Amino acid sequence: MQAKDVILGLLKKKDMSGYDIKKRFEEEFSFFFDSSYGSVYPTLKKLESNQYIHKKTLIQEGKPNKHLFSITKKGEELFECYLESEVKRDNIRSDICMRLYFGEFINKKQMLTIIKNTISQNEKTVHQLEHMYTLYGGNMSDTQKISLEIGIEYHKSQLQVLQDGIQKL
Amino acid sequence: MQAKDVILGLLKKKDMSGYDIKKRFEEEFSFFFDSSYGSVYPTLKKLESNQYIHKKTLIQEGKPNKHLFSITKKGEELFECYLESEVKRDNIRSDICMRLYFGEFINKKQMLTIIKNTISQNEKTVHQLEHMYTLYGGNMSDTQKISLEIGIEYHKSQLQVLQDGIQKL
DNA sequence: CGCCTCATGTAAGCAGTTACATGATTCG
DNA sequence: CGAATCATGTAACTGCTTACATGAGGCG
Repeated sequence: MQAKDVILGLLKKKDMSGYDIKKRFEEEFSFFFDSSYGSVYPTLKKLESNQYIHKKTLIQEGKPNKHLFSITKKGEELFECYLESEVKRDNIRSDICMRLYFGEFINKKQMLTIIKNTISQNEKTVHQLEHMYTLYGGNMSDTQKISLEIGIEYHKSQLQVLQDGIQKL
Repeated sequence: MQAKDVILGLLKKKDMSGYDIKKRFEEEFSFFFDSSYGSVYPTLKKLESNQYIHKKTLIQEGKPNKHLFSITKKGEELFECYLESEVKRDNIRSDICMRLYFGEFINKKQMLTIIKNTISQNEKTVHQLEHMYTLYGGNMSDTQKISLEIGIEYHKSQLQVLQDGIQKL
């Protein structure tokens, strides 16, 4: 699962620009995927030069022009390959867990600050994701809802553990 | 937070070999970090050539020799820099969420198989982590326990969402 | 007047993966 | 007798990040 797979999937649903795609990553995908512009645009370029996607320019008034990409038959086949590949297990890199693991090397006051910051960050994220659920939940498929719920419950569970944990320190 | 930070932290606690470190990644760190041999050994080499760590060879009988690494003063300073850096938010790449998000492109039977496999994988992981908790919990610091709990609760929450979700499909 | 949003991209660099290569010992 | 564990490493590649570069329009 890498940028090209996600991009192909998105383009299979709807024509999009690089900017649109990146925005999508920050919203619905924020929990399970992220990528920078420096990844999105070169990936699009590469996919286009191999005829997996097709570019057309949309002239807009009052706004800069947009490069709208659409998936080709060849691109759909490539996406199909991804879908048939084995499901990889979640890949997580958690800096907060790292700080907790090496907690003995940080003084208690700093540790409390770190945890409290993480708690409030988590609260924000939970609210954001729940907001998305109420806004778009109606238009989402059952499985899409499940993926969003996984994100919500992940942050909620981390929040809970941190709140309980801070009491015992 | 990258391989070199984790390795320095581990060596600050105890002298270790590349093999030991990789094993540790597969156990206690499995939830929040992973890295292959192809990353561990080159990282050690680089750290050593810059005098952040020091190598000594341990001759073993019946087993291959070991390269035991210990952290230097310079290395401790570098680790200190990491500890003073701002805490980055969790970075997650979840292939299962991706499959769920693009569920409309997979047939229902396949989707059920994918979910069921993920459920049993999650169950295994939860058992493993809980086993670790009972085994090593006594020797772990409060914050180390919290990091392990975050891992356990993450997998438990994902398990729960998938089990609930599968009923509704 | 300055910041935010919209919009597209490049260049340099690096961190990390995959695959390969080797070899002794122990256990079932 | 084969598989697993212990143990170390390299080479080629690649995906991604960071930082840079540009510029128009809207909003307060």
